[in-house]
Amino acid sequence: MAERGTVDPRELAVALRDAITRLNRRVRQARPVGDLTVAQLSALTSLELAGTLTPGELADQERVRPPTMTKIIARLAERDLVERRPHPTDGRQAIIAATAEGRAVYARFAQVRDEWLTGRLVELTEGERETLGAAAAILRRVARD
Amino acid sequence: MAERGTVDPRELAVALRDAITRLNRRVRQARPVGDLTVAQLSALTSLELAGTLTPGELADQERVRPPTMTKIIARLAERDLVERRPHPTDGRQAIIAATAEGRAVYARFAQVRDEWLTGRLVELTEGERETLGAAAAILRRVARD
DNA sequence: CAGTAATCGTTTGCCAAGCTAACTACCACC
DNA sequence: GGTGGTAGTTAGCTTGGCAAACGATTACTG
Repeated sequence: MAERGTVDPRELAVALRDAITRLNRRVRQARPVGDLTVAQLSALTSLELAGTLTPGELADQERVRPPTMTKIIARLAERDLVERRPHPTDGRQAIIAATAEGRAVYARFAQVRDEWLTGRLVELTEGERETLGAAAAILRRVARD
Repeated sequence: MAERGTVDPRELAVALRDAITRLNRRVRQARPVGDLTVAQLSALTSLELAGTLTPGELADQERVRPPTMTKIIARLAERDLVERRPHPTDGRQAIIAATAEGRAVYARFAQVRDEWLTGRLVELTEGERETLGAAAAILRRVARD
């Protein structure tokens, strides 16, 4: 628990990075076998939310460098979960969109995806979940450049 | 959104995984050039805290499979940041300990390590930091199998 | 309007982190 | 003293991540 009144940002950074590193490994580890990786599903999620995005926009949203996103898109495209369309006005850019199959796969795995984590969260108290919910919002802001 | 007074564990899982994935990428991205990776520094930290550990204990603490820890140790050992000693009673096990240089490197980078994150955290309000502090403790427990 | 500068995306090449499966070496136990 | 379990490594593979360099295209500017 935090002490009353002050939380040293430096100590907090250590504690947070530590917790996040470990939890991230767990989540990654608990992914359904033979299926989409966390990075791939995350990109697909961004596409679901946005409809279509350019590779650059996707890279930004996923907090990843362009070459990395090129790879992730390539892997999704290999399985026809995503398709590449020409940009209407700018020949440099491309438009990435989920295919029908991509959306179907997304819907199917969106339920299962965070199964493990959900299971752990159920065991917490309501107050703890509220704390985590608030923290998630703050962390999202912190991560957003 | 969740109703007042209740946080849906499923939605929370999504929000948390999302925030953690992005933040993790940011932290990884912000590491000091040419130096230890997050995983290596994390292992070194575990050693600092515990004194000495066997590879298996290290793997447990880092939430990683044994072969993965073998690699991380190998990389640290290559740079003489860590040394391998025979276990006094059990010939199968080994004792891993930070070398003097390893401890020096650790001390040097422990300060710099979470610089970026610390910088972001100071910009938050005290209340937000308290929330994150509490969340870190909860997350640590959640990750701990 | 021609030439230069900026932008977008990919390619190339590299390395770290992760896993499973299989193997070796050792301990423990009956 | 063999048999089964445990610790760690090796081998082999995949993904994710980066920077640097490059081609194509757009935008600016004189």
